[in-house]
Amino acid sequence: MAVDRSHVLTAAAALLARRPTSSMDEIARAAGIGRATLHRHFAGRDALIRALEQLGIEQLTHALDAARLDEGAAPDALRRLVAEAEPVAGVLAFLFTENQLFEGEGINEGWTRLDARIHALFRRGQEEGDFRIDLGAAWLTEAFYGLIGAGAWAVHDGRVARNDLTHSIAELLLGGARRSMEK
Amino acid sequence: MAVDRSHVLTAAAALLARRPTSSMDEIARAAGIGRATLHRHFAGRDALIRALEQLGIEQLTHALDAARLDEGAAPDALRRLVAEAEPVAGVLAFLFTENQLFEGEGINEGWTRLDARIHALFRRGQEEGDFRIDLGAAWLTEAFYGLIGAGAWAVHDGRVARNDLTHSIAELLLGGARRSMEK
DNA sequence: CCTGAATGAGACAATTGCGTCTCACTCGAT
DNA sequence: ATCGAGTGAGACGCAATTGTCTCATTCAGG
Repeated sequence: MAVDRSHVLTAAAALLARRPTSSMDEIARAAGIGRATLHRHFAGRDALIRALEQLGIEQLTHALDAARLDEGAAPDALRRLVAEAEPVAGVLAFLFTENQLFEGEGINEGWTRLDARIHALFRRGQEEGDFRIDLGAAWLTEAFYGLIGAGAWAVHDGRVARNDLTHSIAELLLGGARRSMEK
Repeated sequence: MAVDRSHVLTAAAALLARRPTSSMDEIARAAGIGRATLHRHFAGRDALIRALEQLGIEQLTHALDAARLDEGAAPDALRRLVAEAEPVAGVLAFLFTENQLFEGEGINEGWTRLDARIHALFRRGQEEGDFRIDLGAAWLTEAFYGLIGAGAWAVHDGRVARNDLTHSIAELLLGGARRSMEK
């Protein structure tokens, strides 16, 4: 009977990512609940978006923890990160594309912290000689988000198999499209 | 005096990409014109989105033509494509993320054609041994769009220098983050 | 079998945005 | 200087959405 808050938010993210102008009613239907119930759990559209942001921060934080970014070689850590972040891709894709959140009040501090951790991973990889230095760590961080998002949509639209997603994202991010000669 | 249609659409794309719920008034202001004038040129919000889609198709088509995807090695062709597509990144980023366009009526045929051409480029690269085959051409196509979009936003938000954008996108797409041993 | 919390459906007013119109103004061309 | 097309500002009614409320129903636990 009790509504699964996380499930509602996930459904909302999936819908809003592809149709940001969806009404509260459409969001409720997508989550399989009534509009009244949706309003009981989230005061309004704004509150829903905030909750979505909060969920994304929590889940990505958890993914970062689970990936143990400081351990082992940077490329392996990145692979773990992609694997851990993939289930959260839907929510992340929405949050990455919709910056409407950040108006007036500055960017949520939580994001700054998460960005910094991912940024640090790429920087470590560069310092240890595993990652190239002609691509800035900031750009690699952005590219990470972009590929996570693109992957989530590609799976959602049936253009990429879910099973391949983690490998596709991680390998493209690490090795690119070009066929490598060595190894 | 005459309103620059292309300029209005570009401004609209830039705004809508980051704030899809923007009102017609906000869009008009962002383009530096009045709401009445906006309505004179585009019958309504739908017409505006359609025009945006049409502009994106035209510009990307032009970019694909200019990049001469069939000539030379696939990696070089991809580099040319990124260079040609980069100025259109803002519009593409919006269209890539907002699939609200395609409801009821199928996906615009123009996109199918463009997708096919990019897809063919990656396939050619794979067949000629320049691109790895463990990543599907469909995924590489999606990744191309995703990185173009991520790049556009990163530049817009000041996280990446515009001058580096083409290089950053093309090199990441081609070679990934990992430092290559050979070469 | 009760009881109560939670839900879905619907009604309701208030708000918001949309599309159209009018009117005064600006600017370029004649 | 005059004319006319194009524009911005604002008003207006209309449709859609929002947020709140009520009420009947459902379901879990005692």
